[in-house]
Amino acid sequence: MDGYLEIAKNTVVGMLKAGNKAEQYLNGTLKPFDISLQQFNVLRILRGRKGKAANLNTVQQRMIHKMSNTSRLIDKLIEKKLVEREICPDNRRKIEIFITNRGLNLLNDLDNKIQMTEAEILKPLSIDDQKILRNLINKITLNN
Amino acid sequence: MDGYLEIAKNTVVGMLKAGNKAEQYLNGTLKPFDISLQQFNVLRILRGRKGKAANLNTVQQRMIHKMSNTSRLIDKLIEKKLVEREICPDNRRKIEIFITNRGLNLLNDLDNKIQMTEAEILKPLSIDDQKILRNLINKITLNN
DNA sequence: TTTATATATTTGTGTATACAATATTTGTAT
DNA sequence: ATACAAATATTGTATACACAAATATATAAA
Repeated sequence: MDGYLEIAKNTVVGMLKAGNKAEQYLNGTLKPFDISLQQFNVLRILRGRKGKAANLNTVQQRMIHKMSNTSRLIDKLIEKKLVEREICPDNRRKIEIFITNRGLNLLNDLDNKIQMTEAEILKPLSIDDQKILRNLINKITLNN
Repeated sequence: MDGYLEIAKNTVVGMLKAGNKAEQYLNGTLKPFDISLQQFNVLRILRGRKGKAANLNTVQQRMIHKMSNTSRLIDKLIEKKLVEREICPDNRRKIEIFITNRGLNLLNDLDNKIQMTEAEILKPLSIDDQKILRNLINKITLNN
């Protein structure tokens, strides 16, 4: 295998490892709070809508992991009373999902801890390197 | 949230998305061949040892996804006759794992397709950008 | 109005995964 | 030798996931 292909291979393997490391770290931080990274991300998506409802479709599109069974993930969040689900009155096929105060409080408690974890993950990089990395990665994930 | 933390957050989210995208693409390429990305990586690890056996411990350390049940993953590969397992004679706690000719042939068939998939994933980046990305990512995953 | 098609969500099912518990073998100290 | 601890791999179990099929509602066509 020549140089060009070798670079591509190493880059992709590195992407997988880096993503996995980030996932491990974040899940470790979230575990004591009994939610998964995916659940956490859904909560953050909902918080980002500032009270406005999100239907399942929208949530699914913004999720990091494109998963098929978002319904059941929402079920888990409802069990924990972190979100609420209502049938959309305009279009009864759709559902609307809201984050509860309890959900907002949980995110509030987690914010600092997650920031520290993110800093820990990126510790080997200077702030300038982080910017470069972010920009390169953004190019790759543009249409996702 | 101020600039510094925002950069870190976006970078980490980007890492997750990029890793996930790579995983999706690679799994898509592997699916017609009925093996998962993890199984494929184990096969590549074994090929890299050029006939020498690897014990399960070694494989586990080199795996991209640090998973606990490598035993069962190996079981799957054995079912498909892509690897073989023997008890290590020196230390009967250990097992030794070999890739079979069938496994080598499968990798051979896959090499081009995987290279094309890697190129597809990295398409938005110039070769120089790929090098930069690889170097930055390597810093992050150094001790993994 | 009935039929067909499209959209949105949920559910069934097999597989994968994490984590802990359990062997089994080896090494070490008494 | 015996007992205890460490290393290595396997298994039990609950949860998470992917993919496809099913359900329910809405829209369009005949």
